[in-house]
Amino acid sequence: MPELPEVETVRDGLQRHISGRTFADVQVLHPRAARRHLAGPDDLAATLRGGTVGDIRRRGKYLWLPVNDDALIAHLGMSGQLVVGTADQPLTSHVRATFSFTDGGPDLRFVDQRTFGHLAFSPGGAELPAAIAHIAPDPLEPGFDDDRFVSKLRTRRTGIKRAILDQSLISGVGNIYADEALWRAGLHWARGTDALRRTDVLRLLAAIRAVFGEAILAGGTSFDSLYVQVNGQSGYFDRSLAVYGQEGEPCPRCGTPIVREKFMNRSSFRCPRCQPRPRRGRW
DNA sequence: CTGCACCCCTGTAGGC
DNA sequence: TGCCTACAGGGGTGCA
Repeated sequence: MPELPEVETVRDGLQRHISGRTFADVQVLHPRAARRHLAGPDDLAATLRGGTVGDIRRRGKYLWLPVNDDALIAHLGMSGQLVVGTADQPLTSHVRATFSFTDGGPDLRFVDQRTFGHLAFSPGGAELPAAIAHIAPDPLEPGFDDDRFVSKLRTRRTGIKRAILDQSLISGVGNIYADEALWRAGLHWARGTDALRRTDVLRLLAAIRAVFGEAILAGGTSFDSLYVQVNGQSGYFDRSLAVYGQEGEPCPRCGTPIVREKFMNRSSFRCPRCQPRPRRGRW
C-alpha cells in the first residue's frame, strides 16, 4: 500500500473532487470492505446517504471524510484505491463500494484487490475518529512533537526500523519510506533505539520528512497498477528510490551495491557501506 | 512493553 | 502448459 505520500495524494484528489458534495446512493458491494463497521455493510451505506462531505483529513495512512459531525474512515490496506469515475465507465473487477452524489457528477469507487483495506463510520469522528485514536501523529502534522518523539523512541528497546514502522509511535511510515529514510540518515535498521543519539533521531526525522515531501510532489510511488491516484494516474517517485527495490544497483551516494535482507518477514534494502551493521543491534 | 506468529485476501513472478 | 512457492506497499490480535 499506500504509505503516507500515496495516501496524501489520494486525500488531495478527494478534496478536489469530493469535498462539499452530498452522497446520494451508496452501495457496499463486498462485506469485507465494511468488516470494521460492526453494524454491517448495509447500515454503513444507509448511514452515509444524504450526508455532505467536509474537508478531507488524514493521519498517517488513515483517511477520513467528515460527514457533518461524523466521519467515514477509509484505510487503503495493501491494495486499496479511491478513484473517481463517471457513469459510463464500467466498474472494474475489484470495486468494493460505490458512492454517487446528489449533483449527478462523477462518482467515487473504492477498489481493493486484496481486501485488506476497509471503510467504517465513526459517529462524532469529524475531528479525529475514535477508531484511530491509537495512531500517533504523523511527522507532517503541525501537532507532531519532535522532542516527545525522541524521548518516547529512546525508552523503547528495539531496532530503529521496527520502531518507525510502529504506527503508535510515529505514523505514515511503511516499508518503502522506512528504508529510504534510513538510507538518507545513514542508519542501519537494527540500530538500537535506546542507544541512538538525539542528533541521529533528529536527522532521521528530517530524512522522513524530506522523502515524504519529495514523494508527495511526485504523486507517490507506483510499482504497478495497484496504486493509483483518484484520477487513475500513477505517481513517479519510484524513479527516485535510492535503495528500495534496488538490490545490486549502486548506492547513489557511494556506488556500493545495495543489498536486500529479510526482516520482519519482508524485505529490507540498504547500502552496506553507508549503513553498516551495528556491533550490538536489535532485531 | 516487546517480539512473534498468524490472520485477513488476491494476483503475479519465477522455478521446475 | 501446468503446478508450486514466495512474495507484495498494512495492521490487528493473541500469546509468550
